[in-house]
Amino acid sequence: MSKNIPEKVSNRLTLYHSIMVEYIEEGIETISSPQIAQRLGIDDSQVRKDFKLLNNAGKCRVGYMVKDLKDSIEKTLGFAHAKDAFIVGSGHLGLALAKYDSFNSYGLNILALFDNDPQKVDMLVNNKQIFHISKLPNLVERLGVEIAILTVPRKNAQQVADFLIQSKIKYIWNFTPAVLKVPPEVKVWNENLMGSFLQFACKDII
Amino acid sequence: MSKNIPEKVSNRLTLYHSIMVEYIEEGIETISSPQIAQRLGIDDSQVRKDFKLLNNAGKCRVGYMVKDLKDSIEKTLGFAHAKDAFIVGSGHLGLALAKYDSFNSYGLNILALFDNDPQKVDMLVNNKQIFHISKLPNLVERLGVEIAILTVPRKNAQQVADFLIQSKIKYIWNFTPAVLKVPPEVKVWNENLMGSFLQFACKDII
DNA sequence: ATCAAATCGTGATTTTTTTCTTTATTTAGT
DNA sequence: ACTAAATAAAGAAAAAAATCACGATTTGAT
Repeated sequence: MSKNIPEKVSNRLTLYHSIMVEYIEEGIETISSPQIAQRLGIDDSQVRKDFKLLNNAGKCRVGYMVKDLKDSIEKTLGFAHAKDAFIVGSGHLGLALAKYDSFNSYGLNILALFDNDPQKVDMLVNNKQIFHISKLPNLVERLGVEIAILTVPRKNAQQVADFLIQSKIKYIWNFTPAVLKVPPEVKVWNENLMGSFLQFACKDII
Repeated sequence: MSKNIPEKVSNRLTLYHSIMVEYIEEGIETISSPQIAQRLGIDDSQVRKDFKLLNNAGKCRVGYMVKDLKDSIEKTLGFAHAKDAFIVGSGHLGLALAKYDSFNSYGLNILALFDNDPQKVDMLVNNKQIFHISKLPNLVERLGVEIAILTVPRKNAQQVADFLIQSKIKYIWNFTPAVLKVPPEVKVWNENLMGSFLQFACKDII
């Protein structure tokens, strides 16, 4: 599977998926590319090109089967093989992500949270326990977790990242504004909130 | 200003900016394109191309002045003209964003939060007050706010968005997984967490 | 049965983005 | 001074992404 879907495409696929979920809730069975395109403000041939990647044929004058599209998107994006992850940093952002149930349906399984604040330790968030950060290396090993979602304050980001790397974490989804220094075998994904906002802001708001 | 910086570029510019902030904290005055490129795992000529957009000349064998780069990035991305915004939805994500001080230094000024839970109303978060959602139309008008950051639960997203649009909000930064239906004059920016994660996940984790 | 409109599918074109290559410049070492 | 290495600058080439354009098909209306 996962034959190198470009970033932009997988981004759009999740948006399409959201629309499919909504159509299913409303009991609508078919959807056309212009409908989707208009909703997202993109070109309709773009939508059809994306759908071709899914091997999902549409029908002229009718459109695509909503249910089939939803299934193909899930299959293509690998929602099936769930990946386990830890949230590191149990501030508001960490808690928000722990409660974000969409993760689960998109194949990301949050097993636990971590923090260095003794007051937070042992709390339950959305049925997930908060552990003291010192327990992390052991749990990484026992549970075979490779992904950490980093939501600590900026000033602790590098230090905590170093600790994660020592603990054999292989993928860091970085929600902090720090640009982490990591060895080449560790992959970082910067969730760059301001970058995407600024694009939005610069384009229209002068 | 803001002569149509492409999304990818403004994304990279904020990452560069983060690195500049770090270098300044460490008292380092110059930085070279290969240094930055290695840190971000991209091509060094890419970095130079981006810097050319900033009209910021480097010096061979030395690199660029960190301070100058930081200033040009801020100027180009318009950190100077701060934009006011409301956070709509005071759950964990809303609170996390309200506490995210980086917004301020990036030119986004959160004026207040809103919620429909009477228990939350009048609380202060990072010196910003939480108002009942019913107060929003009036405050939009009085303060001339055009941007709303939407952090309500998915099932309320469209309904709240409709209310925002009625209230003359012009830009919605959508953190919910719903794909909003809006009239053409209202701009939506979907902060699609799963889309970016899946890209990260699909690429390397099989 | 015929026609018009909607829609898919797809190849061509254009635009955008990234990478490659070469040349010129600067610094440090000999 | 000369040489070597690092680096910027800039143009060329390649790759990727988006848009356009048009033929084919299906449906519903007349």
